[in-house]
Amino acid sequence: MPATPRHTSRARIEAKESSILDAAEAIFAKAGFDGAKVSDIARAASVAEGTVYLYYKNKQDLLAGVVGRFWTQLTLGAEAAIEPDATTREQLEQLGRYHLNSILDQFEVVSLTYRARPQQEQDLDQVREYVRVFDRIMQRGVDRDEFTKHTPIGQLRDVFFGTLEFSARTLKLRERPYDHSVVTNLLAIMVGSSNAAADATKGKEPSNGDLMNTLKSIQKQLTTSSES
Amino acid sequence: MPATPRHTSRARIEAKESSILDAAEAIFAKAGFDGAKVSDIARAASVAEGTVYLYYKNKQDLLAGVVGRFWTQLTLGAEAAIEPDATTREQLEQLGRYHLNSILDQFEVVSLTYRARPQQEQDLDQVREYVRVFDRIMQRGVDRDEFTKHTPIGQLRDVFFGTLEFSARTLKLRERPYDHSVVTNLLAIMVGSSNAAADATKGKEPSNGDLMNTLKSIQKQLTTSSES
DNA sequence: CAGTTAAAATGAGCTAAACTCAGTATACGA
DNA sequence: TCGTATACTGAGTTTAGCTCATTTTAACTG
Repeated sequence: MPATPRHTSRARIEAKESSILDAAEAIFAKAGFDGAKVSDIARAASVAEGTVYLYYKNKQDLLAGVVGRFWTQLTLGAEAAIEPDATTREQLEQLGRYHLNSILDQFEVVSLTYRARPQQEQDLDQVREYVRVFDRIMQRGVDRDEFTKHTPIGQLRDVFFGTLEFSARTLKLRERPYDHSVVTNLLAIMVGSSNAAADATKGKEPSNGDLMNTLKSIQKQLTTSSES
Repeated sequence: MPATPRHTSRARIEAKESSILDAAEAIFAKAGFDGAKVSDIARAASVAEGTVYLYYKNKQDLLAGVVGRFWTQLTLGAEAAIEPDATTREQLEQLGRYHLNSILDQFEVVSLTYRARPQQEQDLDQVREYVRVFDRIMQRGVDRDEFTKHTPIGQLRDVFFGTLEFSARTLKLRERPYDHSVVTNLLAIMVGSSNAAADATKGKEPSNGDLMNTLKSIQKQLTTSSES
């Protein structure tokens, strides 16, 4: 390989790749994966059909490109939507609002995500990256003693995204717009009894764990601060 | 139409239809929707390819048949798994266990459900029928005054099934078996704070609000002051 | 500024799989 | 046993994903 490769001006290539993705996203969103013809996508991107296959090895791979880009953008948007100095609860509410709004707004692309992991395959890397936004918020909450160390973050992540995705589907089915009460209720449930969940994990009785843990946590803080 | 139509002995037809569904389910589960060839399904069912199209107008319709039958069976199983005299919480736990177990056990067929509603289409009737099992349990709980009349059953339904489906995916991804703590934690969260959700819906502060909020605000002050 | 050449792009053609339909087999009533 | 409506068949059609021999483009060079 020569130090200065002959062709390939970076910006040029990326512009074309991006225009193919734009066309693919539009056609996939309108017609669905099966309904979309690669020839239509090529025409919409003003390239020949064969050119599409220079950038993506097949139609599935093209879909993965579209969906991957979507989730990458979503991660950036989510990070921008969260105030670093807000409380954990506020941050969760910000993420919840942003997430529900986004997936309602781009419901078709989100639906395509399922088509992008054909059979039993691993999740898309970009989706895994996205959910880490939630994990970081929760981990910070635990570090600040807003939640106990036994908080099952992984399970709460499934509660959070599972609920929001199913709620979005319900709203779409009923042709309803964004409903903030979905996020509010979800947080009332999650934050109000995250410690109940932690207690259940530890095999304790669930009731009033929240209150007790808060008291113990305050007691701990008083002890440690008076020691110093 | 004659009172006694010429052919079609009922049992005969249904047996053949059922054997085509069996073959289709096996092949779809193994190879996925795209990977499955109608010719393979026909061979597995010991019929000609054209015969499949006498029973189902296309491959999509065949998939809908497989998936519809699955959810119908699931509804029957769920109703059998629930003890009529148990408390609401116990019934929810029974449904939760049954649901998580079933969708883990037949994960491939569940995944096919997404392929059965191609684009933005209404949910499958059989899926709607299934989720009503949950609605009935909750409604009974409200009628018995175990929950307030303001309990947002529809939203809790999305919490319940959304969480269980995402949890199942996580378990599959990590190649873990059924984990009862998922159901336990979910119930701790839902039942422990269903009233919190109802309160939030009514615009109130979450229950236990005054004391808890006071404590948390003290805790926050302690945290920030000890940080400085 | 023309010539060189490797990379980029093209689109006619190949292939495979969903779907059709003219013809054949089957089972039941008479 | 015969007649016929219905069930079934599978070779052939169509369509869309994908390939690859050829053409076009754009940077580097003397």
